[in-house]
Amino acid sequence: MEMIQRPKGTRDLLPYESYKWQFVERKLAKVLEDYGFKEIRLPVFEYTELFQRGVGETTDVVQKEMYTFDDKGGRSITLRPEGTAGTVRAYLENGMSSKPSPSKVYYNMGMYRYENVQKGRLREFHQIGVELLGSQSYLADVDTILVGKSIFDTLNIPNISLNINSIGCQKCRGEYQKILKEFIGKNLDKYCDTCKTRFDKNPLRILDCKEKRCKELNVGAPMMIDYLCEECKTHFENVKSALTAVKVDYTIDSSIVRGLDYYTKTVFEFVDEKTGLTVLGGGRYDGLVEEIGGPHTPAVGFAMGVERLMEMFEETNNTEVQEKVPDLYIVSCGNKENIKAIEIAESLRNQGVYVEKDIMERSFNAQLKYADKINSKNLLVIGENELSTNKAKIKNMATGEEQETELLASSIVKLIK
RNA sequence: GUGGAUGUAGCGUAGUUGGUUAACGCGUCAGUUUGUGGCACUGAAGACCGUGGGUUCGAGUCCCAUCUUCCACCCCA
Repeated sequence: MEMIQRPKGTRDLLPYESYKWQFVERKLAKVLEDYGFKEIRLPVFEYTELFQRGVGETTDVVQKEMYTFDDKGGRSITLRPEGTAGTVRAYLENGMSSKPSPSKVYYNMGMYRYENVQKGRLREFHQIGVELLGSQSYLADVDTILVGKSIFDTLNIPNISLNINSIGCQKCRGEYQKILKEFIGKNLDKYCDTCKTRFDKNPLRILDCKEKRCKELNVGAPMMIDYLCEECKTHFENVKSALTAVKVDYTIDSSIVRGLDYYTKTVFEFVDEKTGLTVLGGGRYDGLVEEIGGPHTPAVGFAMGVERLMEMFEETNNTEVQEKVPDLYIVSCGNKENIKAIEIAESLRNQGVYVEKDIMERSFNAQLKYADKINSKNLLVIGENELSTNKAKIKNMATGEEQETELLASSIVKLIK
């Protein structure tokens, strides 16, 4: 029989690594909850239209990266490629706007994108994200950025830089695009082919082109930042001065455009300086809720790639994280002894002790070796003698010390806790 | 989607210009060891050499296709 492999771009998270994820997830949940975000869990699939309208018809994500199929009822279904559209849909559908504003939620979910696979780039990947709905204030932007910063601080992940930009609102961006197109249009024939196609689709991206030619042509191009309307300009100034005031380093990177159409005003990225990969990206999206059919609701959020985060986390060699090892291994051979072992193990487990025992019917020696291999902290042998005297010894496997005990769960607990 | 590289037991590797039963280390299992682990020694299991074709008397070695993984472009988290 031929082996069936996992689909391209997926990965298995094995028992020998999942504990690290759990550690990070717990730490982050604590941070997010301290900032007042509560977890939301959403369906893996949504109607395709949600993403077409939410993420944007012209984006790469929607145009070529979605897992879309018709279900048996003929409805077009898409596996979520990101979390914001679904969050907004749930916010509207469940009347969350009638709760006190702002609404603050976070999620930790798998995302699906039909992309070419590379390191740090999977077809099923995980994002932890936050969404803050209902505030139009720059304070919400600042808070959101601070959440992102806290995440890296909490996990002691170094060499992360924060880049921010403002891409304006629907109004000023439209006017800026006209001006930009005028500038580029003069030399359009000299640009590379991809830039030529970007011209109509998303002219902002031309500024981000890596081709030498295009870079040279872009010198002196009008920048969005210089064409912000009064409101956007003030908003961005407020964000910047607040960040400076609370001593958060940032650089303004006018090339941050973001791949999803819904962003407005502030956009930001936390970049791993080593790999140059964006590990956390987000921004304000004041038009999205309306786009999905709700009332005008300003909002900010970000999403973070968990796989990318874990990669960096593991490089920090965090000694705090350790796989769980048994508190006690019970050795037993023979029927009566095995039954006694079950009784004691059950009783200890009910008291919160991690107990392992033989379920392979191995020899006495094989059990000892196994107890050692799984790094059990303590060892208890139940044999004929112990059964008849109802007394046993607990051995600390690290030190070799032995302590007498009654063969009772209540006395054993005291010795190994 | 485009271009380039990769693929041998669970993991890491060896495999000479194509030549019999594909080798080693780690790991796994068992034994030496019916009463106390780590060390050592002995043994065993585990590979249709990514998959499918082709060339050849003969292919892990050569050719083609395909898939996977990785790198670059693109884009992103």
